[in-house]
Amino acid sequence: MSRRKEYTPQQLKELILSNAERIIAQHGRAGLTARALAETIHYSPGTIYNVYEDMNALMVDVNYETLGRLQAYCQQKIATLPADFSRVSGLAYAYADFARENLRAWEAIYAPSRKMEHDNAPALPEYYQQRLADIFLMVENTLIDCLKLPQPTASSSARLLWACLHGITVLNLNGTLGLVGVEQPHAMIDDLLTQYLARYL
Amino acid sequence: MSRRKEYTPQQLKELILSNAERIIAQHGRAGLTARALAETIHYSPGTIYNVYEDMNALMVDVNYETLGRLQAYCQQKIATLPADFSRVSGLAYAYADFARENLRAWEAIYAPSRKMEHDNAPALPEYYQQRLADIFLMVENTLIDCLKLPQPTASSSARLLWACLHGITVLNLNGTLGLVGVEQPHAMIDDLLTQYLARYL
DNA sequence: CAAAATATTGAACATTGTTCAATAGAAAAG
DNA sequence: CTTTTCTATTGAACAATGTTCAATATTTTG
Repeated sequence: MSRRKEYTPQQLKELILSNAERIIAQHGRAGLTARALAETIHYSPGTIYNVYEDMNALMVDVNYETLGRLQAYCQQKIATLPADFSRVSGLAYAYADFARENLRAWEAIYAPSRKMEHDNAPALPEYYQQRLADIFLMVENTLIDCLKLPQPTASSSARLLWACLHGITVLNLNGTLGLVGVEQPHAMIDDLLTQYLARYL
Repeated sequence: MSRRKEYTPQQLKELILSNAERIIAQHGRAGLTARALAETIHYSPGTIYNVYEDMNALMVDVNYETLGRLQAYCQQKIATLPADFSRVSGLAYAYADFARENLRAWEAIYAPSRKMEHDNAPALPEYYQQRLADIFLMVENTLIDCLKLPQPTASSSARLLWACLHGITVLNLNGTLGLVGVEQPHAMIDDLLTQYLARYL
């Protein structure tokens, strides 16, 4: 069996990746099984393993794409905002909004690898880490451009704010804070930014 | 088969729970399988299902215990500290330190339920949510006692700081921030607290 | 056209969570 | 003490998972 002319290896990989993304958007990480994915693309489970080392490797690619969409989403959101505090808060809102609008894909980024293998956490590839670094840089530059933070401060503040933003988003989406309402995250973000960045406003 | 005199139902539940905690501490959530647990207590897998609805119900109890230990850990750490800013930062350090020292148990709290069941997120029981509320109250009262925050402010600030703390801890432990060093979390916490709470210092 | 290369398969294996009829042993009844 | 009832415990069985790999169908090459 073979369908050599159907797809180039490249196209096949993209077919697998895009369908994996679609399944995750609909049913979350838990819904992405080798068999379910194989069925949607009309291949057998084994084929997936010819393209990806294992399901985790596929997840890395999926998450990489998600990060890319997150970055694009943020950039698009802040593009029209003036270079002042409103752009900083717009960027922060964008993170929270993206997580809400792409809940299952966003959750998958932080979902632990399924394999137990009693300890090993596989290191993330270079290009993946580079994209993370790019995102941090976006935050850092926004702080510099809009609030005139000095370089070294901007770098550490960007990381801190990103982490806080992440925590706010996680706990709001999983209900730990015991509150509901879509406006809650934005109110918390406002509070964080105005207090933490008070010196620069 | 039966060992009626070996353990009361209560004792058997405690035996299961305590051994589940030990396995998680050693091998993480992924290492806690029904069969592995059954083996350590010299029972069969089926017995676990006579005591707990399913493995997720057991995880809820494990996480409940972890939260209890977290709370006790925090209270013990701040007990000797003066009622000023040092107690606030001591409490924040305690959270980060507990997560590091009890990494696998702490991770398990936020690990998603294994079952896919294409959407349902089982609500956490009342007593579990109560313990979470107690922890928030501890933070809230610390802010009031040490920094004289007014009531309504203290409540929302406690939740915000808790969320930020969580984000800082998550991203540091999973390496997203691309930095190492045990002192990193403490430095970030210092930065967060001194800036966010500047008005009250 | 035959031969070599290769893309694809799908059955098979190990491990999960989970169920439940069967049963071994204790408790109750006689 | 024997018989009956009850119940705690079992462990085989089922479905679903990730993963492997010899077999095979198809293309490419000689």
